[in-house]
Amino acid sequence: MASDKKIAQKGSKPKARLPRGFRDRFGAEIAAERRLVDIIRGVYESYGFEPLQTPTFEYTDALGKFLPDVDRPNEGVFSLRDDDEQWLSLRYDLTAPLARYVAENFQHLPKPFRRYQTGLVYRNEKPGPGRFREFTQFDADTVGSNSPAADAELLMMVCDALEALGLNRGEYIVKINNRKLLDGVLEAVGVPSDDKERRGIILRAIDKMDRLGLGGVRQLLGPGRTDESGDRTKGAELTETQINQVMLFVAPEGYLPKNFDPLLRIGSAVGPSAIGTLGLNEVRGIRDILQAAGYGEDQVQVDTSIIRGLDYYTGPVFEAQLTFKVKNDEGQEVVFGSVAGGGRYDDLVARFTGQQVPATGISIGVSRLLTALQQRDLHSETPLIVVLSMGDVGWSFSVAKELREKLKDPISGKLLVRAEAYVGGAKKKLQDQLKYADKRGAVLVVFAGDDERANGNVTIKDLKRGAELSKSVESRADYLGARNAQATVSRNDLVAKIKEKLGLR
RNA sequence: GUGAGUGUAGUUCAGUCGGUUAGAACGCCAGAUUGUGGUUCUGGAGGUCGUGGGUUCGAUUCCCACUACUCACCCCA
Repeated sequence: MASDKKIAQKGSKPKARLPRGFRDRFGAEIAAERRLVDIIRGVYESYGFEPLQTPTFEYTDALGKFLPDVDRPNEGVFSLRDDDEQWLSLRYDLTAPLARYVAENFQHLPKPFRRYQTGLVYRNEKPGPGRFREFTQFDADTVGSNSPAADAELLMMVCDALEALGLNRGEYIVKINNRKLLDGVLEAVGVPSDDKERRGIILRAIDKMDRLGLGGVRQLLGPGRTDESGDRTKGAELTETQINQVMLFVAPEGYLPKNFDPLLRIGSAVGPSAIGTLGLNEVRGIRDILQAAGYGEDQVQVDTSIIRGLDYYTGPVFEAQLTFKVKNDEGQEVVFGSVAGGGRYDDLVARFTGQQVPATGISIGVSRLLTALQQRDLHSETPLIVVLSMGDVGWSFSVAKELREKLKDPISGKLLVRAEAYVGGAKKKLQDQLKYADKRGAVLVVFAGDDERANGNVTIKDLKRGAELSKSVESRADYLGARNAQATVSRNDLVAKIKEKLGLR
């Protein structure tokens, strides 16, 4: 058929395209993420956490039990069949592989076992703006301790890491809550804790507080909610009195007088419930340790509206939020929200061993955090210098080599600049070389031409300053005459002059 | 998964009440400038109007399906 032929011809050349929900990363973005990861790693290692790497694939059944929706067990993960017919899946987080690792190596590991891990994880979900099917997480977990000390330590580490990244006090806040408190409230309200379905609905409803507001949450707790597209979300069918009690517990900001100790308020909402009291004690335990260790309310706060959707959390839950405004792609200011989350999951390892092992962890969303930090210029790229050649290319390489060798931090030995010689031989007009340097984002350019070489000189041009100066230039004549952002210096003074220009010691 | 909206140049968007060669801005390339990016001026390249089908003498325009994206909702380990 003619149409088939057309399709076949069309299909003979594959279209260069990216699978949806995935992205390419390049250059400065990679450098920035690497730097961020290095800083977090430094903090975590300083606490004595050990690195762990696990493969990106796991047997599906090792992950599968965590799938919350039993009706769609393979939804959300990328899976494939191995040649021995067994199902493999790409990891969707770093917690499930940890549970598998601990279960497999249980007797060899020190307890508590404290490890950190960073890497790519995969989710086979509908991608959206800022949501991808492949992204980086940075986790720290402690397995084998039920002490609030383990939870408190993770929170301290996250605070330290955020501050090591350059955030000031007040620019972030780590919030803590406890699932047992909510269980206590539900018990006090008269919803039995084994009513898993209703409990789930209530959890998810409270989690939507920031988006739907008080009214929306109340609807979801009661009869349910119909959105503007006519889609109906089932509610928890609580009575008005029950809803009021739950809302009192959740108590969004502004509901109660400021400076009212949240623990007192929570205590009254939980009432005499045993599980609620347990939760209260856990929260208090974590808070006391943090305070004694010098972490204050300006860093970690109790907030009962923090829920986190995951079903597997059994007690404390954590969430780190940024408090400053961040601009989105359209330049509008938005509150960025959560950059890290976690909690205690005491039942995870038991799936493999049958033996209950307490565990707690926190995960930093590296990509999200990076997006936010980039706007604050917390990532300064290592300056790039391009050496241009007019004549002997070999000489320009010797200049670039000298820059690489001599512009190093005297203590750490880290490179202070990146220096490259121009290698685009076919187009060697100076104009092209400068355009290239400009496009590369070079800070400085060094002219290593025959004229300079003959006189034992070299010319340094400041591209950034040149661009500034050109803004005030009106006529073409002025523009052509403007050569004031550059200077010819003796080759012997090259390194010293560049240090001076870049403000290096 | 549900509902709505949008797909026109590399990008952001005009436009066609169905009619010959589909436009702008920015970006890109070249020249003015044989040792100067960034300013300015001149010129140029670049589009199966998302894909497939239908209606029609004729479809980028109207209709249907598909697909991608955006928004809201469900879900999000």
